Amino acid sequence: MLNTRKTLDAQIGLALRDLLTAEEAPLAQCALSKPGFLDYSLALPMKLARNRHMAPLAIAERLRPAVAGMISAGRVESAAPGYLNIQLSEAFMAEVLTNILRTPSTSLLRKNDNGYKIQVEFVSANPTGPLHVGNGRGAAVGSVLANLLETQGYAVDREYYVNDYGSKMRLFTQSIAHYLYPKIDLEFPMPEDGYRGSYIPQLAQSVYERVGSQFASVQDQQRLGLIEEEGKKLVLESIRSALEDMGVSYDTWFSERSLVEQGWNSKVLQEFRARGVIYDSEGAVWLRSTEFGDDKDRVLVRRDGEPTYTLTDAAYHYNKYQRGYTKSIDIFGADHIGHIVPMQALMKSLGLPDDFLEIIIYQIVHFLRNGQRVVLSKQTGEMIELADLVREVGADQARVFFLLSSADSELEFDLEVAKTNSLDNPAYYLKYTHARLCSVERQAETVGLLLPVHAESADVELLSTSEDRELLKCLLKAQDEVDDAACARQPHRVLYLASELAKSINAFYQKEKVIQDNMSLGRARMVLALASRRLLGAYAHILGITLPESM
RNA sequence: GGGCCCAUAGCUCAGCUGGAUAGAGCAACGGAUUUCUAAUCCGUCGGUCGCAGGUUCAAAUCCUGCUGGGCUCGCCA
Repeated sequence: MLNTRKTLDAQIGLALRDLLTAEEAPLAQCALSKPGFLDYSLALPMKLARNRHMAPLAIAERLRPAVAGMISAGRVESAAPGYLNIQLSEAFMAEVLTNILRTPSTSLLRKNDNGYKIQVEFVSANPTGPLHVGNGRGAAVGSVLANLLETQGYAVDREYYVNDYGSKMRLFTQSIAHYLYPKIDLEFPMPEDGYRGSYIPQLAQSVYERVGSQFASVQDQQRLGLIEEEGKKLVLESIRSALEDMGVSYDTWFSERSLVEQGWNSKVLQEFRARGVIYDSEGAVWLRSTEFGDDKDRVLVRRDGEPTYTLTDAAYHYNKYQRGYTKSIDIFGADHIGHIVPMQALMKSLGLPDDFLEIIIYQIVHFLRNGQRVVLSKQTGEMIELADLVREVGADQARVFFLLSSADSELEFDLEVAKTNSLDNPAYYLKYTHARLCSVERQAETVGLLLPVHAESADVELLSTSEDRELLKCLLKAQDEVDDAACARQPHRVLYLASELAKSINAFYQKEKVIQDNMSLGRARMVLALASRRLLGAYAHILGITLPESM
């Protein structure tokens, strides 16, 4: 789809090339105007005023003819305190509309391949229990960001890092063993920091049913190995299915254990050694991470010879780099906020490009039920599982509600609102709007108004009311806005764009009849309606939600 | 105490790569309907953009300090 702003900037640059100096030229960038002004505006005159010792408005007047002469400009006016306002030509808008109508929703906002490979790693919760509702935000942010990056032409891989190695896994296995051993007339003590959720005894039962028959003939170590293997398998399956139910799927489930078994820890350790950034102290191997911005040096190999998570994490990201990704975007919950500095120090100490690792932290989610915050605590054992949440409110609603605020801000997720079939529910609003447009199309088909699939056959000039214009603006700016959202790594913006579009569609629908006696006006409005629905579908595609044709 | 995030309307939040009267949803009040889906739309009410400085022609937006809240500071992961 066309980048209106970029197209205009190029034309403006050309139009003003003899009127601006080399330093001034970069200042000539336009922006979408606010409602009530012409479509795009240029604040350039105000920026030039100082050096040119001229009043901004006088500069605007001087530049106006050149700007008005550019191919995509219709009317151009100067306005106080020093703007140049540009109304787009009918031809330009017709081109945008035609472009939309010729492209299916799934590729409408999508650029050509740019040759770069990006990995988005998200959720990656330990496979020691079912996903918690909080993980849902990571799932929504990660999957929508991945979709968003795809629009920019990146080859995006979605990866789940399975932390199936280390002490947490051991505790998990032992906790299951504690409940399972009595079934074979043995005992296993519950470890001090064992997992105490109610799913553990259930897992013990399932594991027993699956591999219990093998227990009699094996040693204790092997028995624990079987339990770990089987327990992990069951938990991962529940995680996978909870995510799947939310419309989230992965290209890769990457096992930490396999990383270690394939020797990546020693590989990365060698790399560290070659770079001279490690040293021995107190029987452990340390990384001189303070030299790379960390606030303390980090242990890589413990006194007992075991690798720390830090080492494995370094190995993991080193491995990602070796796999050919130009960038890894890791998405973590707020409890990992302290990992940013140490992890970036790791990347630096490995000599990876400064921009290789990007970390996105999403803040805490508060769930609301009947106006009261739901208290989620391990103490009460009242952990709400993601799967239950998705079952209760639906996948689309869950995805939308998790994107209701920027990842940087805390989020209030109102379960009652998410469930209602009313338009207070943003997910429902999008669906209703889409169904409504589909209904118009069905009606239009019966009166032969659906024929114009290309905007050339419609007179865009007739789309002149404020409702028409605001809706047109939504279409014009779409690609620019999506690009900005992708660049800023802010998937929630796509939801806001979709909601804004839906609002404009409904205002348009309410005020302006599409199907009417005036056939040329009807055709023009039909083109606008069709394009709007297409764009709404494109946003939904990025958001990973479905829009019904009727409700 | 250090690091990071947040503070904008009664509530929940957008807006933050500086630009025109600061936006949306909800709540409250009023209005539109012989409807292309009223499951809608429009209007009104409501804001010292946490506080104090600074930079700028221009600051919610950038810088500094402060206040309040959140997360976090393991040879756990």
